[in-house]
Amino acid sequence: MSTRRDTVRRALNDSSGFRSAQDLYADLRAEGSKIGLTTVYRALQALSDSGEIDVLRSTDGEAVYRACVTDTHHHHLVCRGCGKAVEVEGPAVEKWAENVAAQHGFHDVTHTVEVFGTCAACWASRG
Amino acid sequence: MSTRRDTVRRALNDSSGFRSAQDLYADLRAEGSKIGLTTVYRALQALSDSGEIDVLRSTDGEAVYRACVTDTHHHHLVCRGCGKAVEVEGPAVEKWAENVAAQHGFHDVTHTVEVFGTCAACWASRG
DNA sequence: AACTATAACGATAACGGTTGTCAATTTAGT
DNA sequence: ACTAAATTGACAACCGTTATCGTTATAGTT
Repeated sequence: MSTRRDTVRRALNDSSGFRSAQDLYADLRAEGSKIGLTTVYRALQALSDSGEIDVLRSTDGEAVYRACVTDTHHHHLVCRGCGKAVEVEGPAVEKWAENVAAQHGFHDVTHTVEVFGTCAACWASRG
Repeated sequence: MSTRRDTVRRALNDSSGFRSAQDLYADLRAEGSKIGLTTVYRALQALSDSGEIDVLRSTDGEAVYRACVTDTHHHHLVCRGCGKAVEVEGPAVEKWAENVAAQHGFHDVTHTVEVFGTCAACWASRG
């Protein structure tokens, strides 16, 4: 089952960095697929539910998806220019989050960390 | 000028934690104001543009706003239950972000960090 | 291969938060 | 008061997302 889901996963894997559902839909139609937008949304939701991909919201409210290479807890360093994402770990951050939460009496702590910057290539090409 | 803008700012200051535009609109109407939804959006956008308030997106795509007490760089520890937010600093995080970006050749680095948890009060009241 | 039950699919409509439009009202300056 | 400019708010338009529902593909059985 779910050839479509595999198709969407592949499309996401092929592109490093963030893609919106509409982006992926456009990509797939461009390469000749007859997939529907609804199915793209469904596939992304399924993949996200099973933890295979990452979801977050861009500043303008669009949901963006990302395929992660490792399945351990990690964060991302994202290029503002080309959208390429590097997966990074940060024991220091994990610890800090735990500590600061404990200091304020918070339990059951989670956190989100995203680092944005301009990668070497984009930096070179635009001065 | 802009009594409305002050009204919105006050409404946001009165409530600790996150509020959506629609929340604030409901609050203001509830207390008898004849303000319109459009104006609430406009005021929030103006306040956000001038850096007086913080904007971010909830996981379901709604824009949520927050009045910050300090104007130095800081992060937030947010309660999942009541939405109350504590402003926290994290030199360790700042440094980590800088380092990890430098290691990968990234320039012009910014970052977002949000820590979520259940505050002592909410933890006690729900077991 | 034929049949059936079940799941996946996709076009379209509906939904909800946000933004644009524009006439009416308020404000500031004279 | 009078005028020009800015603010306001009702309403419509917009856009990403989700629900609906008839159609199509799949898997299992005979």
